[in-house]
Amino acid sequence: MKKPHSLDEAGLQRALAALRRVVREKGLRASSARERVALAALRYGGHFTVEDLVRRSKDERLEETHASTVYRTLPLLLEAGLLEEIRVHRDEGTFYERAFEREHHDHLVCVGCGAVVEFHSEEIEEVQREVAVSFGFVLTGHSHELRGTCTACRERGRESRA
Amino acid sequence: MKKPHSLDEAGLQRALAALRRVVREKGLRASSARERVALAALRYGGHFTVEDLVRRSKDERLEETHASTVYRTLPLLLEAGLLEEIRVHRDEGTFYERAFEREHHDHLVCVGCGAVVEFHSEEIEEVQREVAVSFGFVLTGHSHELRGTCTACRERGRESRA
DNA sequence: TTGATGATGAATGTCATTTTCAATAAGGAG
DNA sequence: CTCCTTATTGAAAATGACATTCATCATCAA
Ligand SMILES: [Mn+2]
Ligand SMILES: [Mn+2]
Ligand SMILES: [Zn+2]
Ligand SMILES: [Zn+2]
Repeated sequence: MKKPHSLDEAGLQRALAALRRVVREKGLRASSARERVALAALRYGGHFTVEDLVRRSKDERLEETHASTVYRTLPLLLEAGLLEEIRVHRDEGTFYERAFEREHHDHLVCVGCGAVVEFHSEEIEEVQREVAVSFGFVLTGHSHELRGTCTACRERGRESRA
Repeated sequence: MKKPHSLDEAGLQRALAALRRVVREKGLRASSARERVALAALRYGGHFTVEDLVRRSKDERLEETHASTVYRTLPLLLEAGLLEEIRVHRDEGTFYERAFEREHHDHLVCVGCGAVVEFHSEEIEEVQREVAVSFGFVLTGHSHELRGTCTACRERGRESRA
């Protein structure tokens, strides 16, 4: 199906370079904790929460990384284009996923079982740009989430999560 | 431009009827607090927060309505189709707006000044349905938010909110 | 009219995220 | 390399939106 083919070592290095660039141009300093979080995030396959990331940033090398540090690092990872924030469902909090060297996509979520499907429509992307232009805007991003019921849930009569 | 032409008295009554229907089929009872909140929400022009709604539900008639009651009422108003939930910006919490007897639309937000433009694209709506079908889903809803910089902010060099 | 049960106000709890602050580390100047 | 300024971090406390609890009040069917 869809394999988010993880980044190879060279890719990880390019990602770290992008992060360092952002860090530098903000007058910040290099730090191992930050790169530990970045690596854990980049190696994470699929969607993850802050809590997931805190956990993985720990057991990577016995080095602990506190939640507050992860929270402080996330905005930088977003700005450096390593990650993207997604809201998979009206409840369940904020999720993240790798965006670095990965094609853009949006999400279709089943309100019955929570299954998440990734999709991409160049047609939609194009219309989005047209809409923005028609209002004098220059697009910098968007979030688009479709909700519905999957085949299995419809057969099971599951219209929303228990 | 775009006037969300408020509901007339008859419209308000139809909305209350829709709410009462939902309330009844859930085995709940009629209550004045609930309708006070519903009316305040329906009469609210534009986008509003829970806090805004609590405030308006109060000074409507000297009758106070506590925040917890408003929070308890909101899900019913959503289910009855009187309101719709929107996430206007990556930060700023949850907003609501009237959906009853109002055409569907999505939002384009300026990341510089926070201006919000409403748009509607039948083409996008159609592609959304096609995407859902292609994955065996039946759509029940979606949220779509475009982010960008408006003309004024670009001229001013404002790329993101202070 | 009344009993069963839903609704409300007020207080309290919850949970994600932010802020604070003292201790530590980075890195440029000398 | 050493010093000094300033960013960074862990740890704890603070926030803030929203949920839950519980005693009291209101609704409505019998
Ligand atoms: Mn994804
Ligand atoms: Mn709107
Ligand atoms: Zn499903
Ligand atoms: Zn603007």
